[in-house]
Amino acid sequence: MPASTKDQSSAQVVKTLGKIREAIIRGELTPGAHLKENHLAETFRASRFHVRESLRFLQAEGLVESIPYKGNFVKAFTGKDAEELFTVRSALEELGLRMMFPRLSAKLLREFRTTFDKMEAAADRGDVAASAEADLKFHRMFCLHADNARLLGMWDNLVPHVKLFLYMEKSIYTSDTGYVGSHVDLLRALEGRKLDLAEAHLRIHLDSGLRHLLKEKFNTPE
Amino acid sequence: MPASTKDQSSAQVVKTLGKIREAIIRGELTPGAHLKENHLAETFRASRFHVRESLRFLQAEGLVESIPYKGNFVKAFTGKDAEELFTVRSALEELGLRMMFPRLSAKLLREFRTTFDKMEAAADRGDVAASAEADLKFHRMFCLHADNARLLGMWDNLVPHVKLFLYMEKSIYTSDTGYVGSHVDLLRALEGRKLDLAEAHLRIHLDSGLRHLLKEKFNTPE
DNA sequence: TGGGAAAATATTGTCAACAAAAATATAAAA
DNA sequence: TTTTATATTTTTGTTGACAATATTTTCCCA
Repeated sequence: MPASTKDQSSAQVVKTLGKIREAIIRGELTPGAHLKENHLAETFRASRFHVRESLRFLQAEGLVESIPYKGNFVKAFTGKDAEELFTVRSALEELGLRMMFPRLSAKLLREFRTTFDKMEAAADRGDVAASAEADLKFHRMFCLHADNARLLGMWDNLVPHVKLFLYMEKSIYTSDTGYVGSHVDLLRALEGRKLDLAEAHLRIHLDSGLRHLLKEKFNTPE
Repeated sequence: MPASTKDQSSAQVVKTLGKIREAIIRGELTPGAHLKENHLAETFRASRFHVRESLRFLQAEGLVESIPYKGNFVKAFTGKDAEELFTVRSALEELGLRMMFPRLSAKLLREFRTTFDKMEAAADRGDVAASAEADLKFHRMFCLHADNARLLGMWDNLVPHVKLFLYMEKSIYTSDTGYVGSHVDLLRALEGRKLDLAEAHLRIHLDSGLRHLLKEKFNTPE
């Protein structure tokens, strides 16, 4: 189940699924951990039935790996995984940006600006969760206004994975990596209606985020 | 479950899931149809349990829509859906092409050529299934050799949807739409190691497929 | 003491019965 | 006849028991 269309399963499964997913993203369920159905059931106050159904969705989502008769395991991600994720994410957002561009209104530009302001303010006061939330809202807007439901759906499917990496390395918003600031270049290109420039800044921006992550968390040189 | 990683669930579910998916792609289970669990179970000689699990995966895959206490329904796709699908597919394959390009060996070029020959031969003798198979293999090679597992996985997830549209409008391989032939331009650009040209041909090629589909199946003008 | 078979335990897979909700059929009333 | 309320049937949701497989422990023997 795409994380975006949550109302497609019974309320109980939606609740349980959300709890387990969040625990994985927050790192409370550590990579490689064996997710025992009975244990999850009592931890999250759900029946084994609902836990199993949730695990199927997490498996489809790619957060959990399932081996028949062995169990479900929290997927462990590598630096290569982060690179791959950011590469396809960048491609999707660039597509979104190009498709959104013709209908980039003044109202929409204001929304980009206020969302960025929120992120910056949250970063300044060290609120990582709020920073990440505003950051993702900012980037989601490209796909949201591209008039392509499938693109938006695919982008939404990446969100849990992106969050997982963001939570792994929170300093991206606080340390002076230029990540937060590089939104400004992008923003100015949008306001100046310069598509190619905006696309270039978007690519550079996402790449800077990836570089920081690789350096701090995976000790990858270069 | 991604259609690519079939060995992640019990054998019984894999079998049942495959059968139901194929029935949807072939159009035997018509768009909008109410998929009753008991009925599916006896049709495909499986238990209701396995049917339900299969339906969860089909739901995650986007081939089935699920409404609590109402049931599971074969998703009905519109011309807009086809456009959206081909747009993101094109973006993914262009990314694959760019990433594959540096490691485009003579051996790989031969494989492209022989795969195209197979498709052409199948099209000439009117074998739609074999044409589609070779066609998809050809396009998959971009993502397969891009050294990006996530890209490949996402592309594979689109395959059932692409097939669904290809099966809806089989004349794409037989009628003289230039679809089959336009692989040649792409192939020549690859052999000439011209990345930008290859990318342009790929985009035009996929667009011609989409146009044919829209015209023949959805009666969309322009 | 170490290694390996065998028993015991833990964990996932499967089923069949039942509960809850929705859809359909029936019947009464306007 | 049409509408509405009620009963019946159908369909999905949920549970607990049991089966199949995997893991751990025990125990015997070289």
